[in-house]
Amino acid sequence: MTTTRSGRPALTRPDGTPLRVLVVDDDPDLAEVLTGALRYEGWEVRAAGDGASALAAARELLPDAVVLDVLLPDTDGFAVLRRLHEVKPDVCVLFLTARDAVEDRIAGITAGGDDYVTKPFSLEEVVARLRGLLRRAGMARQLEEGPRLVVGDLVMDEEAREVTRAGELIELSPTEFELLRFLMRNPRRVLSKAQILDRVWSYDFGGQAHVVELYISYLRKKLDAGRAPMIHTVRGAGYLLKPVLV
Amino acid sequence: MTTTRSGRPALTRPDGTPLRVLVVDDDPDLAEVLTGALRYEGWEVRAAGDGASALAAARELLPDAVVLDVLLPDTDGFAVLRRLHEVKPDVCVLFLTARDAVEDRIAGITAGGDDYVTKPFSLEEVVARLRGLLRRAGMARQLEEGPRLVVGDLVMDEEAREVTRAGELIELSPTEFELLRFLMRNPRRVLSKAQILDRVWSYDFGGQAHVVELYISYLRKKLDAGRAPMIHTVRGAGYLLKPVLV
DNA sequence: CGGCGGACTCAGAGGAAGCTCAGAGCGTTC
DNA sequence: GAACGCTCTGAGCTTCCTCTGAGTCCGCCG
Repeated sequence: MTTTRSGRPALTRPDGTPLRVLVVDDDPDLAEVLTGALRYEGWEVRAAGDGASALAAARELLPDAVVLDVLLPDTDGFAVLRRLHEVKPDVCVLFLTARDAVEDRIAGITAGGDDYVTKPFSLEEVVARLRGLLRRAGMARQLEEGPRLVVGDLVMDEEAREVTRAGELIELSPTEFELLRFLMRNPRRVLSKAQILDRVWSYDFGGQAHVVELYISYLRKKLDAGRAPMIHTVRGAGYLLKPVLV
Repeated sequence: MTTTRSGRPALTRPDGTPLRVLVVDDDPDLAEVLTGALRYEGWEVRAAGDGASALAAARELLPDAVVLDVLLPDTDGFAVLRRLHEVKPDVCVLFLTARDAVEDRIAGITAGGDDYVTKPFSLEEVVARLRGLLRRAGMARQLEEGPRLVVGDLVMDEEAREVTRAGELIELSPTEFELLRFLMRNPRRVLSKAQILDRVWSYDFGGQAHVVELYISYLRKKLDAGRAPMIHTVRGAGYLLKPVLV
């Protein structure tokens, strides 16, 4: 079995080949960031900058999923979506859209099983949504485990957005939730504050690493209060989530 | 058993193949939205833009149901209907029609067991009507369970449009009913306001998420009044319906 | 042992998200 | 045409979240 830069086994389809995703965005920087993050997660990634080349790439790659900017230089999301479905009817689509975009049209677009994320987004958000889409499509073997993340006695239900430790419900704010999700998806591994900022906060967030410390502190208060700690500081390197035993 | 992107088991015919539906509408955007939504619900979907190609597709697909726009560029829905019945006599038809259309003609046609929806419609509406048609026709195995949705002590009879909690009847307006139906079809899962707008409100509704909050508030007043709450707000994410226990 | 930089925590400003009330518009009914 | 029910808009209010700044603590190094 192949493994990825993240250390997790590569996502594969039922026939053993890696899951394929097409990233379509006319901002090359953003496309680059997305491509990097998804490749890191074990996807086979291709990128395109406009609708026409996206369709060409789709015909060649036959992607399992597409990350698609709604505003493209040459066409709109509806047209691309229609043509994509002609090429591959069961493709999953994750739309990227500005928060203030003409939402009435967007509204209809996502009506199927597809999903969307508003800019500016965090990479964790994109990755999580994409996993959700694929899981619901029953596409990837590894994803069929279900929407639960488990580290020791800590359990996260991503669909219900519920977190429990030792069976006890823990209430989290949106940012706390995303931070913990990132930690739980990378257990027993030191994550630097820069890495955390890149993944959990929006890509246009200009803030400082101090915010990470602050939110780690929040999480500790809620997660580790009165229990054996699961979040550990590695001075000069970052943070580490691991089960109490082992 | 295969599952759909909605997470529900796929609709299948008595012989195990998925239920087949043909979508006929000359607005490609609308056809795309319908196609996506129905595919998400587990249907095998084909689309056509006019009467001639609809008949061609029908001969090939032999659909169990047809979603049929009354106003087509080359002919009208009734002519198509007649020819459809020649191709497949037991096909179920759901008409799409403008509100001010000649409703008496529709009424006559639908007397035979078919049904219709006026534009603009919500996707929940279309999906529910189609399920109703098929159930009455005794076509789908999974649909024979009956028209009841149950979450905890909350029970919805979709056919009778009756809702009870702990045996007590709860009166709901049409929009409240559809909102609750959507929630009950996705229990223990956080639904974003955008998702809710997409499914419950008409596809051309330009309004804001505020309406969802308002109707959630109505529902809570009727459903949760003086009882343990079943509708939960997940700040920054959406709403969640779950039974009181567990 | 003293100083320094990294890490932690608290308090609070500012803003975002959500709730509810009141009422206008509209279609239906009698 | 008056009365009703339903839907949606607007505004005020509350609650909660996020981030900044400042002070403190702690480990590490000279």
